[in-house]
Amino acid sequence: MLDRTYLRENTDEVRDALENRGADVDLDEFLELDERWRELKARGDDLRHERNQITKKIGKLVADGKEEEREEAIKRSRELKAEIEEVEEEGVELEDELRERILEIPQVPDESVPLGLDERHNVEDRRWGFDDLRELPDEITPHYDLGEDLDIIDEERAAKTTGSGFYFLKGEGAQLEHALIQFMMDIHREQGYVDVFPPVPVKSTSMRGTGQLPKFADDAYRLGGSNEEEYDDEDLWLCPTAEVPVTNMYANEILLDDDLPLKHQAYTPNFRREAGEHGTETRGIVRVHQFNKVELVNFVEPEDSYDRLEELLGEAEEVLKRLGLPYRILELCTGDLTFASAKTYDIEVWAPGDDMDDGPEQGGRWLEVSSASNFEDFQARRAGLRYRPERHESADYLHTLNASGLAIPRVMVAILEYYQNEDGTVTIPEPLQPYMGGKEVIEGHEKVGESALGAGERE
RNA sequence: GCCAGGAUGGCCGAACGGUAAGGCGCACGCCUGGAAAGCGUGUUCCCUUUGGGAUUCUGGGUUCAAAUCCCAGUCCUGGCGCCA
Repeated sequence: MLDRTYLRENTDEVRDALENRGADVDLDEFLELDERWRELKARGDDLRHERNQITKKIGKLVADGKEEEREEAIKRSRELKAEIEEVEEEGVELEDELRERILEIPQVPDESVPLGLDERHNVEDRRWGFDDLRELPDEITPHYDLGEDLDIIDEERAAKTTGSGFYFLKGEGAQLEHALIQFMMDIHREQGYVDVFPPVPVKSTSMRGTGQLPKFADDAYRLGGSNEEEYDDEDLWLCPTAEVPVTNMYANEILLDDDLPLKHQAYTPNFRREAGEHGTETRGIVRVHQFNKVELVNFVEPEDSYDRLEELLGEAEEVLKRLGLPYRILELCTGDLTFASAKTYDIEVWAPGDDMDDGPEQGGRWLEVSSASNFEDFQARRAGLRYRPERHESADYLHTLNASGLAIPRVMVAILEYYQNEDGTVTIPEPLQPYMGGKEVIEGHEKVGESALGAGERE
């Protein structure tokens, strides 16, 4: 959320920012409402002032026993009460309207963010790991086929128990999932992160604090009600990213100067509806309704946030470096920034299994595994996250940042495809082996049930 | 889920229906050779800032006037119940 005074005083800058984002917000109408509200506010304040004077006088008149003057004053006070009600009623309406509307105005991008309409204008900063690639099979089996062959990913049965867009991991697949989580969290612990294991359902107020609501209700899973219905502050949603519970855990608090920078990591399941996304690009476990992710959330002093963003990016990258997975870093352009972000870097891992048009020369495709964003005080203002700067009287909004560290399924896709061997097994990256009980290669499992028999996959 | 008690500033904590004490912390100033102590001022938000308004968990109600009385809700604490 932007500051209202800021909107009044920097109208042109905000207008440009909205334009660059391609945001559909009527700023002029907002400012007109604001102007009207300020008029009413001034009138109401004057009337209340008069009434307060009279009320105070009544107290004295009662004490002095001046019956007649008292009656007169009470009469005037009643009149004022009616007037005030009239003026303030409209004032409150406008105030509510303004409060709602300002929630839909997106963050102003940092000046360093490249201009552009959409993902085509994102800027590639650098690549890592392509100079020294491992030897790959001639034909790389995409993870969804391989996962089925090895019987470590089972989408069909998950469709039966839950629905499409969900999957079972089995045996070595499930083991790999747990291993990745522990591996990542160990790395981030080294980097100074304090673990948090948050509650998975979150209230509407939390979703609003980080910017998922009100605009993106359709992307989330709501508990106990349809997404089309009105929701209120206490209604619950399934965590779409640990950013939501973790950022909001200090909502309406004032942190101590000494607490900052505060770095939390949280492993949670994430739930996303992402309605209507089907096709070759989303086959397998690249885009699913439930996935696990280790999230990094930072709370910092405003002057440190851009330095921290660079460091945060490095902390997330470290996971891919240690796994030896090639990747690239993108700087998102203004049109591709998410609602609350002032600046974002994407980390995209290389998954060589499926050739896509926008993939690298070596074939395969890019998979986004993390977005490192600086939200400046946008979320802090919505969620009421403050700190007290040294030598300063009043509390100030702090800055929040976050990055995935990382999204597990897509890393798993990269491992299954990049570490695939000619014989259809998968080599486990060395640093991960201790987390897999010393196992070095994923060899798969014998399939279960008559369906396997019928398909000739069992005798 | 039931019963009882509670929610006041950054923190602690007072307040017969008459317009929010006091303390702590912090900032600034005075005092001092310097510091401590002491003294003074400030320390929520909003507006058109020598001024004014709002604000005692939230929302309603009674009243000329509500932290205070009434109703509803949220959360916390304790007890009981249920329970992996």
